[in-house]
Amino acid sequence: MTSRQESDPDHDGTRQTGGGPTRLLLADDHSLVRETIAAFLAAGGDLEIHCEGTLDAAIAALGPHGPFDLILLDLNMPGMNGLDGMARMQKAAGATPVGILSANARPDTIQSAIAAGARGYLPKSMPAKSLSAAVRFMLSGEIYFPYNLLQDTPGEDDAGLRPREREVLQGLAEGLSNREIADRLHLQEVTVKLHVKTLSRKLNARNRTHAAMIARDNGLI
Amino acid sequence: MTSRQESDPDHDGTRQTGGGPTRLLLADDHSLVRETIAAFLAAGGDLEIHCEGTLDAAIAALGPHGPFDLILLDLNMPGMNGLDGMARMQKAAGATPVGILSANARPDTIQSAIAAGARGYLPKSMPAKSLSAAVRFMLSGEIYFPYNLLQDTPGEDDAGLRPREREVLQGLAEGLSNREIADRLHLQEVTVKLHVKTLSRKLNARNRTHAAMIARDNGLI
DNA sequence: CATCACACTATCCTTTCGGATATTTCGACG
DNA sequence: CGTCGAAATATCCGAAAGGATAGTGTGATG
Repeated sequence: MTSRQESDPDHDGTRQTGGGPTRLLLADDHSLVRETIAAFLAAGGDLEIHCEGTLDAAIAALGPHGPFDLILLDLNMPGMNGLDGMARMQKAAGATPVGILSANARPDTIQSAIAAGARGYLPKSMPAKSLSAAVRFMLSGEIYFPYNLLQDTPGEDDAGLRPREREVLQGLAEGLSNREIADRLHLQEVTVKLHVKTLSRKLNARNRTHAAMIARDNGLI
Repeated sequence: MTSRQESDPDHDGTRQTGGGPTRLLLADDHSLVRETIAAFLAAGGDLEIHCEGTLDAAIAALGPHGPFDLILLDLNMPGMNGLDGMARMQKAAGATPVGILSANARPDTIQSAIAAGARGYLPKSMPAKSLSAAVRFMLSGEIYFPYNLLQDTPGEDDAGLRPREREVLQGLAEGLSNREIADRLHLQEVTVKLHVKTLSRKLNARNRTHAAMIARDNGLI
């Protein structure tokens, strides 16, 4: 399930923070989720976890509560605009590795996150036991991501959309007009309209707004 | 918070299942979430928790793994169509109380759930400690819901939307046309257009699709 | 080489959206 | 009682969206 690339020849082990316990910063907007996850991770006894509910709060916590050995960010959280938020955190956190926690498990999302320098990608669909393992894996300097989800996932949630339709759908979900999507993809507006129509059919959507919502609900974007 | 009467003064008025431990059925589509929550609740030692990842699986688990003293359902889960899913579970579970677990904490959603016979409503924004208390509260026969969230919630995630605008937004998010929204709310189409315009302004949305996505991202629907 | 699937383009036409502006009703407030 | 704001309604207009139908280019497949 796991896979790695390598990283940090630095030192095999975990921390950059002196000799204290290994420290985690966990940010998720649902306190029930972040606190139970924190409790679960802390149950091992070797981790100390600081929680925040927004990206800004997490960044602000770097100073007073830092330094940390690993930072985990929820991808759908106030302040995060997708991976932009991670970039902000990385800039603020310096060398401290940043991992992504997300309900979304689409292959290209995972790949984008890793490509953008994430230390790992933890889908919320993973078993809790794997979480412990993954966190320790990341702390050891490795990059963690769910290999099985990365491969293809051609079946279920694909909805039979072709690549171009996905790109158009992405624009739809951002609230762009056909004209704007066309410009972005270097297409004619009519072509975009065609894609919107076919893609809406495939998703059983009654119009572009519905299509965007369905895509959102199914993690297609 | 209201109360409800139930027989068996057995212990603290908790269980209907013979003499064993108190048993919970927890259904949430994110295994990381459900397992950590289960671990958190089970840490007290007095609860036995069975987890499932979909509504259908949860209903199917009633026979083989039941009976249960309390059932908790995630509101955003495959199989649940809002409160319809809860109704299905209630029919299948008979007298066993059913509570709702949800990322959404809108007052009217909470009220609808309670009105539909939920034993409680647990927003994922609640502290983990409150969760334990709330679960035990519900097990004792009381109906739990977050009183502070029920009152008004005039502040943060409100975005200054008026009730009517919220209703229109709801329709937007379902992909309805202005015409259809108007029919549903017994308004003229022009009025709906007005609301769409003002609501889009308040959300900084560039059009209806964008507004729907923003609303979705901010849990306004 | 014929065929097919896919992506793209083109026209034409109708419906819906989006925006501006003005008027009316109604309840709340001082 | 007058004032105010929310809510609803009424026209008007241009800009998008939605739908249908037809045609082009290209790469894969048999």
